[in-house]
Amino acid sequence: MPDRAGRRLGPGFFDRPAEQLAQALLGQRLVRVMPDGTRLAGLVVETEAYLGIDDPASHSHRGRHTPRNHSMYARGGTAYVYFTYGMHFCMNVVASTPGDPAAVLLRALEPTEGLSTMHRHRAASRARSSKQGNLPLPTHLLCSGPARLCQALAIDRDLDGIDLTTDSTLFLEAAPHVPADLLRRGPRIGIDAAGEPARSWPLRFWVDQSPHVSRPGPGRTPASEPKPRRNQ
DNA sequence: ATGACGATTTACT
DNA sequence: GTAAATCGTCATA
Repeated sequence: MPDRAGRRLGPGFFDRPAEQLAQALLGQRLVRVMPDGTRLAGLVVETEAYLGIDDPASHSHRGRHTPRNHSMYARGGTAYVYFTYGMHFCMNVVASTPGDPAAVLLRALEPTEGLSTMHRHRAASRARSSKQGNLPLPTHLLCSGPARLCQALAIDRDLDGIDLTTDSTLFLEAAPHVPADLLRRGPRIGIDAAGEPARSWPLRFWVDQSPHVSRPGPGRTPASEPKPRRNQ
């Protein structure tokens, strides 16, 4: 048995509609290799599909094509990293074929490798905008959000447009499938301004009961703290 | 040149 | 639950 390095996901994996890719990415391993060789990795536990031209919530709605979202138009397997709220980065995996600006937002990871470095990265980021940046952070808050995981893995705009199928610093590896009965889907987060019906499209996907998702599933009670019930 | 706005996170009431 | 932080980007002029 060789080592921990898994099989890299190739171009064929990404060449499909964003809605399918978002589900297929659950359970796969995102790997970040730092300049000093440190390997950071986590399993994808939450994604969102952005459908492109016909999706009011997408940066490429109605064919919008600007310097910022240029990489959405590249081929499947390209990274689309953008800057928002004056302080955060978010990472997408481009789906489909060249010219079709569909993408999948990575919303949360279960960290598996390089946790101490991730803690350092998160603490450094928090220290800038918060006075409590040096307080210890529970593991389930390391990568449980699109901007948090970018902080933890040191993903910024320098990585925008890279080819995840060939790059040596940021890529995806195949990992064991998530059991089908743990797959969940529901409306996307933070896109209310897109209005109906897009606001309600069930294009968010996550692994049920994972403590690393950015938010618990709608209408579902977290296993860690069941709601009090009479007669039980 | 200007103004409005975030695919968020964090702290606080 | 609400609100602040913080600035690149884009549409408008």
